[in-house]
Amino acid sequence: MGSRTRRSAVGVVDLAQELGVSTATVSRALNDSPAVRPELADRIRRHAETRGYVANRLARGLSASASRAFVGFVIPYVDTPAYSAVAAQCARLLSRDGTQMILTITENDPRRELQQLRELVASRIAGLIISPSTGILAESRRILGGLPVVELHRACGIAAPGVFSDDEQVMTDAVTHLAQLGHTDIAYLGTPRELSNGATRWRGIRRGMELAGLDPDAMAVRLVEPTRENGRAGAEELLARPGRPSALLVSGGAISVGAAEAVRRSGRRVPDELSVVVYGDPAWFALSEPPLTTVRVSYDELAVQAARLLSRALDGDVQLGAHLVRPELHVAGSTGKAPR
Amino acid sequence: MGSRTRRSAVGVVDLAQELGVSTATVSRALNDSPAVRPELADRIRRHAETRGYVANRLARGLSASASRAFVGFVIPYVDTPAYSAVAAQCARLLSRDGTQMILTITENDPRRELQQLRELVASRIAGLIISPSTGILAESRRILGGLPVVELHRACGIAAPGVFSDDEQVMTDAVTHLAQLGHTDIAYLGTPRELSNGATRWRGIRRGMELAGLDPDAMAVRLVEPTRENGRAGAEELLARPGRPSALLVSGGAISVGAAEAVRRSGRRVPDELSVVVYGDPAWFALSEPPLTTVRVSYDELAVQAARLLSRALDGDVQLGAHLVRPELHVAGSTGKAPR
DNA sequence: TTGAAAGCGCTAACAT
DNA sequence: ATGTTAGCGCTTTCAA
Repeated sequence: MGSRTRRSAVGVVDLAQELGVSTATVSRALNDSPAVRPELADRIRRHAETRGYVANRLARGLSASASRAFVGFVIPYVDTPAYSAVAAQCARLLSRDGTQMILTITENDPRRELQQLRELVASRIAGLIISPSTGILAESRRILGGLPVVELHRACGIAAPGVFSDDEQVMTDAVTHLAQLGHTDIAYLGTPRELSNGATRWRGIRRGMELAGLDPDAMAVRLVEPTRENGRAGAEELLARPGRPSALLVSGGAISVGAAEAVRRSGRRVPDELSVVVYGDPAWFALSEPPLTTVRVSYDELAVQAARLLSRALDGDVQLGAHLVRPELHVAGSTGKAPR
Repeated sequence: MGSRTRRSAVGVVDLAQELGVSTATVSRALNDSPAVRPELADRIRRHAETRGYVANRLARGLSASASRAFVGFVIPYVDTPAYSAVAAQCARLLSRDGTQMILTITENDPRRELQQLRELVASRIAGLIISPSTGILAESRRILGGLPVVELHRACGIAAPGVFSDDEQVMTDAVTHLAQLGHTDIAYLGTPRELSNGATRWRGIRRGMELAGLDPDAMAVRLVEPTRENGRAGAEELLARPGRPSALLVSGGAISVGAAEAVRRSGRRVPDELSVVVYGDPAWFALSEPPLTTVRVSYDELAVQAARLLSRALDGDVQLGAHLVRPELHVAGSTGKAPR
């Protein structure tokens, strides 16, 4: 038999009775309403503290016109720190405002995503942070239009603030770096252009190629949904191409892990036979030998900014734009002179 | 650009009116109560579907004696997949039952943990999955005693089911492996014995040493809170010891990443000068060279079992014990013959 | 400045 | 089998 009796919890009624005031006054005091005499308010708050009072969030959320009890965090994948670690970090940050974070996973499935969004609305979330699925539905967009939203990593064309990695410039830098080492056959493995970040990265790549006097349209390119398995398969295919690229440039965290595995399996010597640039979480690549040339982005910073933007959006601030977190090209031993 | 009014959401009252039945009947039909004529129930459910009805979870939770609307997930750290990836995976699994997961981070701080637990109770969670903080407070234990709980990774002595990595045997295996390679000066870097997993691992290590005819008490040992930074510092210290151990055995995911970094910095050649066994997520170590001998545990499996146990605990099943997920010693190139 | 009372949307007794 | 109604614990008019 399950344990019952959550009845022991003290509520506003108890506090009101014990202090000989009304529940309304208690509620006001607890919510820092200026309408209550400071001295009284203090006494109420102290008493609440003593009795270990914690407001029932459901009741509060149900009753209040606007409650900050819950926010949602909607991400496509579970196995990528770019999502899960940022989510956890946001949960930590948001809890400081007494806000609880509901985490949901779409598996990048638009229908599941819609379902999750509906259920989040049903939980009266104050707002949410989302990495939209690749083929987000119109109805989902409509729902997102109705509440404070912050986009993360991916944009889906709604008028909402967002936090993104500023990948265009760094991708250009990466190509430039490779070109300066004499590489002309550069292969690119990245995310689809339908994803906003895929489009951004691709722009950066193209510009880099053009700046280096290389033809972007002649590149060996493979764009895949960002999973480790796709990274592995994609890299294998690129490396097996007739042209035998001398450099492999990868964008996307999970993709990079898969790609690095494929590179190792291929037996190509890095950087003598193949130069490699990966993307993502430094922790993943901390142990590789040679150390990998990496596009690094701070997940911490992404989380901090996402939490901050959401917080401001909840405050009703509608003047918020996109916040770009600047990634950095960390040059290490996996990129070297092009073999001749 | 729909500026949505939250008011427009359809509720049981609307449905009831539209169908000319009472709200009670609607509620019953929607909750699959057998007390409603099947034909009517069907009609109600179809109509609800048509109108895009989604029950307000707050109202439901507030009203119902027991609601499965929310569960909690309480973890100490954000930057360890052993926690954050498992959390995300659980969110995915639990959503199949229509349960939303509230994620909270304790930072391994017992007071914060208590605060989070209180707030989760205030959200009327149906139950929770927790990795208890190192010095969990008595009051927290009391709260945990009052609802369905599943422990993850760490146990804190409450009568609750749990999901753990079965580390004792695999640690013994790891020591045996090293001993067979001729290592006698084995250093161990792991989690504190106050943590249940720290104690388990340490038992495995000792047994391994004894089986190999080595003195466990003579080992160089360093036990630290599981963070990457601690892993780095701990490994540095162990490697600098007078004895100059010929093998380093590490337990704990984040610790292992730090330790591997320290090993590289130390310049010791692996495995010629130093054999290394790390612990954790294969993805982290996928890129290291030489490939690392690793104790691997499946986070997916941990998540699946945790979700399953919680689900059964919510069903009132109290006969649940601990579920052990078997890690596996994956021998690779970072362990070799002891230098003489 | 405080109190009384009306909900928030739903479920669960209690009636019928 | 269905309807009526009383809450769940809080916030928030509306009065005083």
